Amino acid sequence: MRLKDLAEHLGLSQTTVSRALNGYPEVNEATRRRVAETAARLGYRPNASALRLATGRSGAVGLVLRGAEELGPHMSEFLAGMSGRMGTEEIDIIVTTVDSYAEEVAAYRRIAASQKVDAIVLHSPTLRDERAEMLLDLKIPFVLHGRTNIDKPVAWLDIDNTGAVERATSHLLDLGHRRIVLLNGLKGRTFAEHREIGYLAALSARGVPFDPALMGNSVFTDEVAFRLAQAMLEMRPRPTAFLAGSMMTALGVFRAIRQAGLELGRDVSMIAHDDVFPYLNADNMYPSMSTTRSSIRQAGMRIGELILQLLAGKPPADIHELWPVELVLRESSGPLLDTR
Amino acid sequence: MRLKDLAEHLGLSQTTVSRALNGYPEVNEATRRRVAETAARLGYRPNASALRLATGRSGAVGLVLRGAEELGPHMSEFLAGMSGRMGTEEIDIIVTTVDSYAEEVAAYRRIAASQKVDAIVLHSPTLRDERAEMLLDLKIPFVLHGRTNIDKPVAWLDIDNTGAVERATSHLLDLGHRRIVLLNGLKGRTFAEHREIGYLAALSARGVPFDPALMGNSVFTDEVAFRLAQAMLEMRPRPTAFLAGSMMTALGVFRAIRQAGLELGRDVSMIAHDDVFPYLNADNMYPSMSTTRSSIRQAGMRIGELILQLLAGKPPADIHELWPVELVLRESSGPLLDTR
DNA sequence: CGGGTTATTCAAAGCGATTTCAAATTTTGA
DNA sequence: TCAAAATTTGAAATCGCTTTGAATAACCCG
Repeated sequence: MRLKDLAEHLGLSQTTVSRALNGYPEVNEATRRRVAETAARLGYRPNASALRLATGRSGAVGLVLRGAEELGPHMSEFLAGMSGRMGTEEIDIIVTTVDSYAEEVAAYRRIAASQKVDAIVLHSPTLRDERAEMLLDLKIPFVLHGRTNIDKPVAWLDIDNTGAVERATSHLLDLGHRRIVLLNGLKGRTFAEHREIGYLAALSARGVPFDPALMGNSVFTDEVAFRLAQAMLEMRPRPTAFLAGSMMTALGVFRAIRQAGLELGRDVSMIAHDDVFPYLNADNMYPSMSTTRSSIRQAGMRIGELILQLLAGKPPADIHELWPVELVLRESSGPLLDTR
Repeated sequence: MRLKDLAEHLGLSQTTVSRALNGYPEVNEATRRRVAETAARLGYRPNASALRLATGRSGAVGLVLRGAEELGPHMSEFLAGMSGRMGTEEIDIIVTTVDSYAEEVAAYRRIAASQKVDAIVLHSPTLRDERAEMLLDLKIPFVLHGRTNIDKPVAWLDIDNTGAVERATSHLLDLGHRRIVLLNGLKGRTFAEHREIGYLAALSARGVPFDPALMGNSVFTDEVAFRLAQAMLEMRPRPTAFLAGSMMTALGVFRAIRQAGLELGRDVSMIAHDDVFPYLNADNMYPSMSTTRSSIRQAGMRIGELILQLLAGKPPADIHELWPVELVLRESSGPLLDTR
């Protein structure tokens, strides 16, 4: 069923039918109703490719992922949020996976040249992200999830990682802890650097010296966290508190604590960063987990919204959002027991 | 940079340039090289929309997800696999999320009418899946991840859920367990029904009566599993073994076991189904987890491949794959201790 | 040397929508 | 009543590619 067929069926021109369906004012109200009704009855939908070619808009946004490492639980939650927002606008999300940084760069060039998408969501930025520079050069609109230090105006949404970790660290210090482990993300990633800044700021505000041995940088998996935590728990004096970068990390640390014969919330405290996974609830853990919380799904939704604003012409320089992070105290964090 | 520009730049017709780039035989080898070299140098890429309109192929496959519940860790792993395979063919994956079954059905109609995709991946089927019937009616090629009992030929790939659970159950029975809990997926879903069949078959083969109180049907989240397991551990006599439907479920059961003051692998055994998440390794758990294992990422990859075969003309009736599931025994499952 | 292949190139007609520009009809107002 | 304005419709151009059918150039062989 093409527009042409529909038009013939109605005894009208393609022009009029097209206008009627797209809400142009210069079409008789009775005609419009007749067209709309018939189109609905016959299940007509414009051919996506033709529409895109004619309008020059692709009606899609792109998301490029380095498959193995990036398409994990964080990304799927984010995607769920973004997709929810875009779905109502009939914009679809094109997911491309690549295996390396070089491939990722190539993918952006390909996407730009072939005009596959109207905009891109850039994520997991480094402090000076070359991909952002490149997308600017390619003149393809994008919203960054996170932040990067480049001079040109970039639309972004980020959470206050520095503030979150600073507060969590300060809280642990208030409870008497002095040997606090920070299990952070990979070096170079903006969010990890920001968290480190918060951690160091809290320590220095209390005059507690920084011990590099108490800091780990790694991906957020149960397994790596377990190994790191295990090693750290063997140190003497032993660390008494952990800041876990994600809930996956928290699971690994938890395991290490238990294996060391210690009890979480009593012998060792932990505050984890919670991106809010529906299938892994901090409140229902045993003991329940203290967290710095910020819904990554919400962020995805909002970024969808920002993309729409960007496409509607809002300048990137006006699109900056820094979200606060809540500190939710539960059973896993408690006062330091007698220091021995 | 359009084809026309490139052609003018080369002093050739669009026809010749197009043919040269698409590998048609009737173009002089020297010309082809010149075209290819220039196109690469200028970074020419055909406009995706134009190409799609001209060829009638959209170069995309669709995946419709009921957002909140379905876009979880399983789906993202699956997506990673599929996307990896499709990426090398320059076919992109369009992810659409919907909020309800009705919306899902509407989404398929929309997608079909607008010819947005060349094929669809259908997942999480029920025993008699109406969506499959509908996609057949709409004449849109699709591969089913899982199985459904409809008469017409449907391309599918599934794992042997029945066999997996039957073996796991039999193994636990061999170890002396008699009160074995099955934490299964939602009623009606094919995989859950298949698992139940395997469970019942194993029980009946040993003449062990089936106790409905030992079976739970729910989504696979840590939280729900915790509650179910907690309730079941209060039964007397207490169940001595659990079959957990997923790793998330296993985490919840684990928590309930610990909270009840019991020890996994000694007081209570567990075998979990492992879809192989890179961030949650059964081998590295403590104690390590016995599993029925099948990589959902591999399945995604393979389904990508099957889609390509389907698009190449292979009849759906010839596309059926049933994958065996390994039983990997580790520390979480052990012999029944003295029955008291 | 000339007719018949073969190899190579091109002009133009699609693909299915939107949109410009013009035409036909109706309404308005003096 | 009639010219001007407003309303409503339509023919044809356009988006950037592929592909058909035709044309030209080069080659072959008796």
